[in-house]
Amino acid sequence: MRVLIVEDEPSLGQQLKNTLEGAGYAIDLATDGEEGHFLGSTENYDAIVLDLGLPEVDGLTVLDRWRKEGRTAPVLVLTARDSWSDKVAGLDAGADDYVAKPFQTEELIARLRALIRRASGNASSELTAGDVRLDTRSGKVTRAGEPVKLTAQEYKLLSYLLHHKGKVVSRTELIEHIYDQDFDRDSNTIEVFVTRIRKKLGQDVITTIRGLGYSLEEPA
Amino acid sequence: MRVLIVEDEPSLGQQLKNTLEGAGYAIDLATDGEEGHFLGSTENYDAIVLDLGLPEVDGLTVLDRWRKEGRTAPVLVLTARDSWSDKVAGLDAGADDYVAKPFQTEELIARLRALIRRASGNASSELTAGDVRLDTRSGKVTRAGEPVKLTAQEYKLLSYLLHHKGKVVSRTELIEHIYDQDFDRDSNTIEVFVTRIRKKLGQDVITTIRGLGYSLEEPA
DNA sequence: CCTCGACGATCAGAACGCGCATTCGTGTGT
DNA sequence: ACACACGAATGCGCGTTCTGATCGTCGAGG
Repeated sequence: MRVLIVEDEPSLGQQLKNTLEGAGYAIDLATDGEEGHFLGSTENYDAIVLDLGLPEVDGLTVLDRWRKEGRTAPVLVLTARDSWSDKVAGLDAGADDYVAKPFQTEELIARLRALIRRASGNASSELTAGDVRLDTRSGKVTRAGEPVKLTAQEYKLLSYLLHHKGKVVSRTELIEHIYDQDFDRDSNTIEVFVTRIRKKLGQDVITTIRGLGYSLEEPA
Repeated sequence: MRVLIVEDEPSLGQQLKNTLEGAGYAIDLATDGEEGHFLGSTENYDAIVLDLGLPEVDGLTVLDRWRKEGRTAPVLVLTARDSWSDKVAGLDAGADDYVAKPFQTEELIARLRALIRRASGNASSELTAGDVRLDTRSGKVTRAGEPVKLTAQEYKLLSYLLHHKGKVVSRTELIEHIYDQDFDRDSNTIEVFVTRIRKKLGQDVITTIRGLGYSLEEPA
């Protein structure tokens, strides 16, 4: 899952980036509204964390521009505590959630999870397909009840596919959402990880649609 | 927009009902977990407001049951202030948002709006013609409900025709849109793929207009 | 109405390129 | 120093796509 953070205060921004990367997200960090707006408009994020109190271009303005451009990525807004008129304004401008500063990082992570989950149309924190089960909260994967150890990348890949169960997901889409901005697109890492996941979870888990990408189906 | 409120305290429940009805929503009010669960399972709501602190059947339990039953309606949870571990538990149990009690009704309304907007934004773009159905988001094609496996080129061709349903599309137009840049125009690949699509989806799907091209019509 | 010409449909074999497996090198954490 | 995870490169197998030939069909004009 790829997340954009727009936060002007360097130390907080960096800390957020580290925390969320630890939670398994691919993070891009923008340090002002201009850069944030640009990245949010040009790249494809699964969620955006936006500080409203930005210098130069205000956070609300950035959000408004995105929505006018038709960008639908879920946005979580950071506000100063107790200014709930801001919160309402933010929600009406198209934010999907907010967290008041200062905040518990755990709460932020939980809200991000919920946001991404909802955006992909899932209601539960458990993602399943056949006898494969992935719990986004604990980060554990089981097959037919048996725990399976996945590496970080394998987990991210499987998670993204489960979040888009039934859809055909192209290789480029996978690369864009699993890695952050700069990454060599001409390599076959995705194929390699698909192979490794199949080895661990079974051949039939991931279906290949030749020329289009991969798909994770609920077996009949 | 139809909203269910599950709130055991009568005065608060009634007040919420009035406020939200004033905001233009159609409100059903349940006064305990049992009734709430029943209504949420049998009726179709655009959103649900759920108090976690219910007598008899706990709010989290109700939520959990709904999710297990596959109910995906967005749920906004009411919690006691400052017990954010509850909030996290609620979010992970499948809640889409929460509001801490006591709350400003305006904030509740704003959050409901955001929730409903987001939920309805997940509309999938489907292209259909007769009993043929193509979902551009999932990249899947069905005929009379039966999934049909198409190859990359077949899919592109069908997709283009569906996007221009009712219009006559020339061979050169198809070639220009399906292949990038220069492609040998003296080949009959288009015809080949039209044949293959017809084999998979039925003869009558694509109509030939002699001397002009092909057309995909909505059958009368 | 029949004939002929032109266009479209179909088929099978060939060429192509995608996706897979495997191995190897590098980096990172223990 | 060692183990492990990750990513890069390679060759192979097979499904997909393309080509060219042949067959079928439609329509206009005699």
